[in-house]
Formats: sequence, C-alpha cells, structure tokens
Amino acid sequence: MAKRVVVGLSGGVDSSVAAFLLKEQGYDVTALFMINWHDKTGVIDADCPWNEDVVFAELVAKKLEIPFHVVDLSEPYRERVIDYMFSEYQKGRTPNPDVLCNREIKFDAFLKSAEAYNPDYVATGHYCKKTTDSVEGKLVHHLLAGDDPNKEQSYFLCQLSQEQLARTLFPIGHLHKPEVREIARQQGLASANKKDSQGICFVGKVHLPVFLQQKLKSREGNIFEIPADLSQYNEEKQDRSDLESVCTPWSYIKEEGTWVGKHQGAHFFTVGQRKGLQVGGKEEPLFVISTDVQENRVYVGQGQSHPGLYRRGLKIIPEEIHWIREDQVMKQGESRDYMVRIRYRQPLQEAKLHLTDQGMFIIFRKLQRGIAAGQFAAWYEKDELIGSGVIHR
RNA sequence: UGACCCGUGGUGUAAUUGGCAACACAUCUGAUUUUGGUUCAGAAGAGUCCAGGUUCGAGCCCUGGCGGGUCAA
Repeated sequence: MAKRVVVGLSGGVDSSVAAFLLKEQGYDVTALFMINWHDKTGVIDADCPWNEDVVFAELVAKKLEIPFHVVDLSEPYRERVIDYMFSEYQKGRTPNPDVLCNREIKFDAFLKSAEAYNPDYVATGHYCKKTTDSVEGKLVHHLLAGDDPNKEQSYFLCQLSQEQLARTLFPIGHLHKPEVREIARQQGLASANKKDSQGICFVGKVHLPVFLQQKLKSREGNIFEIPADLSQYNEEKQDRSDLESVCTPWSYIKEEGTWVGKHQGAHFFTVGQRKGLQVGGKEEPLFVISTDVQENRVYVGQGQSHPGLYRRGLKIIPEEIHWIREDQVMKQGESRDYMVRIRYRQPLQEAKLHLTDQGMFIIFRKLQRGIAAGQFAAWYEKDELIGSGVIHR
C-alpha cells in the first residue's frame, strides 16, 4: 500500500510542486492548508490576505486530484510566534519569528493536525533536504542545505528535532527555483507564476514599527553617537582566551558619545540597523551599534566600518543549545570547528565552538557584523545543519 | 558698546573672476530577502534670513534690518 503524506499546501509554487512530485512518486497525498493569521494591522499588502492563497491552494489540489483540507492554527500561531515576538522586542532583543514558526507551527501544531489523516509523513515546500541512515542501529536524520544556493532555507529549520525530521519530507530540496517554476508551469498549476512570499511567514510584509506599536508602547529617548576611536575598541580586553569577554557585546554610557537626536523607543531598534533613526547631516550613514532598553538609549556609530558594529564572538546559554544531530553533542570543555551563520542567506563563516558549563561560545575567524541577541546561530558541517541556538548576547 | 565672521532643501556642507543652486546624510518608493537588519535603484524636497539697491542677470556686489557666533573692553 502506498505511503500516505500530508503536504502543507500554502498556495505558493513551492508547496504546489512538492505536492505534485510526491504524487508522481506514488505517495497517497493529502493537502492541508493552514490559516495562521487574519489580522491586517501594519501589513503592507493588506489587499492580499490568505483568502487568495486558499483559492490557489485549492486550485492546485483540484488539478492534482488530491483531497484538500483547511485547518486554522491562528491560535497557536499567535501564542507561540507572535506573542513571543512582541515579548522579545520588549526586552530589547531581536527575535526570529520564522524559525519559531517552523519549530512550533509547521513542524508541531500543523504536524499534529495532520495526524487526523494518518500520514506516514508530512511534507513542506522548503528548500532543504533530508537523508536518513543508521548509526549503531539507531536511525539518524540529517538536515541538509537545499541545492539552490539562492533559496536554501535550512537556516529556518535550525530548531527542528530528530523526532520532527523523522516525520518529514522535503520534496523540492534538490531543485532550483527556476526548475520548480518550470514544473509548475508544465503541470498547469495555478500558483506557477505567483510571486514568492516575503516578510514574516503568514503575516506577510509589514511595516515593523507600525506592527510592533500595536503592543509595544513608544517611549521617547535619546540617541548618542559614539566615536569610532573610542578607547575600548583598542584595549586588549579582547583577550582571546577569555571566552566571556570576547563574547560580550560592546556597551556604552552616554558620556562616551554626543547627543544626536531622539527616538521613539530603544526596543524598536536592532544592532546594525540604519533606517529609521531620522538623524541626518552626517558624512556617512549612522548605524545602531547598541541599544539600552533599561535607560531607553540608542547608541549609533558613523559608517559601515565603525568598530562598534563588529564582534568576534557570541554566547548561547546551556538551555538554548540545540543539536539536530543528537549524536554529535559536544562534551563540556570540548572545542570544535564548524561553519556558522547568524542570519538567513549569510555565507557560512569559519568559527570555533567552545562548550563550557556557562554555555556555547562561538568565536569567528572573521569579525561579524550586527550580531543580535535573539537571532539564531546555526552551525554546519559541510552542508549539513548540526545544531543551533538563540544568541544570548 | 567697538571690531570681525556667518545666515543656502529636514540636517551638514558646496557653488570658477556675478549667469536661475551641487553633494552627503535623513525621508519616501521600488528591487533583493519566507525574521530583524543589510544592500541596490529611483524619486521627492530649497529658488539661497528679510527689505531695498547696483546689473541684461546676484546665493555670490552695496545699504539697512533681524538672527547666530568670535574677538576686544
């Protein structure tokens, strides 16, 4: 009997082609569309709500002659993704809602909803690959980068577990986007020419400040410009052997800078950010180099090469260290070389990971720009995602 | 009070010997991007503090105000 698969059909090309390919491969395919968000506040294309996506998804399902169902997951989405997002911003951190969306919704709430159809697997249209082999009689699932370097999405799945991977298929991971579009066209799928989705998944492209202001109050504060020749940048406190200090962000006091303007809330800014400061008249653009939500201050530096923008390392606290490859867990005191990225689409960076009782310390070979607490660092070996964690600082 | 300097788009500056104002930053829009952020492209925006004058023509010259600053006493 054919294996059963429930595919998360979003109405976009990727999941449409994923569904098609699964059917081609002989699976018994069921399409499940999830509703996650109905609110439009702050959304840029407010005229493009999920209703349109459902129509596309349903058309595709009809074309492929597969059963089509809809499930409303907006409740868990709000609780586990959106609320988390607000609370992180409130604390002055920079969350990554899409990583959470995958861990909590697509590969959890959705997966559980899919159980209703007794699937052997659940599939999505992510650009990544999975392989499985057995090590000492135990199955090990590998999460691999997708073959299309422009669309590769493994980073967003960096918080998945072996259990979640065990149930999952990624039918389009070996394809490049243009090939996916071509298949959709050949098969006459309605979503063939649909524009790629952008912005927070399910919510869409938003004016973040407006979106955040739904829940987060604005609070006027001051912006200080820190000179690039500040002494702390030169001091050899960058003692490479002291992991804690190498992995501590630069911090400032207002006396070290000069007042350059006002902002509407330090928690609306993130390190590395240029736009939205509304301070002009400078030779070079100003970038946020630090925010202090306690004192409600934003510190900025002038120019792309301002030293305050760069750091050598970051820290992840013990309870936030996540291994996809559970068999690769490091021992305390161990150090290991991995390739690491700290944001989607960032080329992998050479780094050394050190595990101590204080947590995971990641020291990069090259200085990294805009390391933001709340974002995820993900470490790879070749094209396999090995583990990840929330950047603590 | 005396002498000197300055007053240009939101901000900081530029404009050969007088010929209808340039650049950067900020802003907005678009592109890229399933997070934030970054990057890229384009657009909008001042008629040059005010009032007179010289000139074919003044941001640039002259006179008088107003405003800001510096040095004297």
